[in-house]
Amino acid sequence: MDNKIKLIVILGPTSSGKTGLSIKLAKKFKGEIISADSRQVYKGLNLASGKVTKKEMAGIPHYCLDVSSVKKRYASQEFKKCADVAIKKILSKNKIPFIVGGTAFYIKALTGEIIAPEAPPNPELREKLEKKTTGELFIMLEKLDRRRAGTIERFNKRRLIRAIEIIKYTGKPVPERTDKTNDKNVLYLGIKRTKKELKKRIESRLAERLSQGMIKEILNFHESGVSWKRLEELGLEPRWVSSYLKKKISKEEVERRIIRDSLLLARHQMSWWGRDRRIHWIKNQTQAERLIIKFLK
RNA sequence: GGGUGCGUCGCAUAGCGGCAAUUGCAUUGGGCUGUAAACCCAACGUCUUAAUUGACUACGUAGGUUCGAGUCCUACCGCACCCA
Repeated sequence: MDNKIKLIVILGPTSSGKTGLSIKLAKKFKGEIISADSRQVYKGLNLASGKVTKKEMAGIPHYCLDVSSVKKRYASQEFKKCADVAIKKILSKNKIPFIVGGTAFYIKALTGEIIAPEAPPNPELREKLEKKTTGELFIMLEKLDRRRAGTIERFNKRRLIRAIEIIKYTGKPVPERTDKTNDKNVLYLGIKRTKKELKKRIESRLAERLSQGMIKEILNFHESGVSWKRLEELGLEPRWVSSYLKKKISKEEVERRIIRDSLLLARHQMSWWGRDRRIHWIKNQTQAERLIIKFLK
C-alpha cells in the first residue's frame, strides 16, 4: 500500500453503533465508507445482517456491500480486492476511505497484516485430507513446511488442511506473516461498550428487525432454493430463524438464542482488538473528531 | 388409593461400591496466514501447595449396611407416567 494513503478504521463489536458514527464522521470529513463485514457482503441478507439502509447512508457512498450471492461462499481475499478497488476510487475523488466493520480478519487482510497466498480452494484435496486425523495432517505439514508447522494450531483441522493446500498449489512453503502494520497510515478508532449496554442495544435492535420482517427475509431465501444447511452457516440470525421455520424451536427461543450468540460474537470480536495498542477507544463523537483532525494534518 | 420410573455442578446428560464425579451447551479467558458470525485451545465446587500437593464441602432429605456409598437398603419429600 502506498505510504501516503490515509485510512480511518472504525471497529467495534456488533451493535456497538459503528454505522451511525461512521456516517456522521464521513459526512463531516468528506469520507466514503467501506464495509468490512463478512455477512453484509451478501445480497438480500439485510435485516439478518443488520445492514445499513439507503436512508441511513444519507448520501454517503458505501462499498463492498451486496457484492456476493449467498449461494456462493465469499472469502476474505475477495473482500480485499473489493476494498482495494474502493480505496482507489475514493482517493481519486479526493475523499477519505473509512473502513467500518466488525470482521477483524477482513480488516487485517486489508491493512496487510495478514497476507494470504493465491491458492484457490481444492475440493478434492480437501475431501481427501478431511479423512485424516489432525495428528496425521500435522506430520504431513511438518514434512512440507517446518516453519508453518511451528506456528500453526495443531488441532485446527481447517487450518492444517489449508496450509497443505497452499503448499501443494504454490509448490512453496506458506509465506511468513508480515505483521507489517502500516501504523502511520491508519487511524484505528474503536467503540467499546459494557456488556450491559451491549445487551440492551442488541435486544432493541433485534426486536426492531423482527418487526421489520427478518423472519420473512430468511423464509424467502429458503423458498428461492437456499438450503437450510447454507442458511445455518450464514450467521446467527439465519441459523436460529431457520430452526424456528423448521419448527424446532419457539419464537421466544429464537430471540433468546440470537441475543445470547450476539453477545458471544461480540466477545470474540473484541478478542481481536483487546490488546492492540494502536486503537483509540473513543467515548464519543467529539473525541473521534479530534483524533481525525490530528490524523489528517 | 395401587404400581412403575426418576431426582447429579446454570441447563441437559454419564456414572460394574474406591469419585471432586462423564459429556454437550452456557460461562470466563486465550488464539487466529483465502470458510473468520467459521475454526482451534484452556479453565470451570471452595480454600490451599513448589507440585498432577493437601484439606473441606458436594450427587433431593433423613437414617442404615459397608474399611469405603452418587452407586446397595429403609423412610420421607418432589416430579413423571401407568392402573383405578
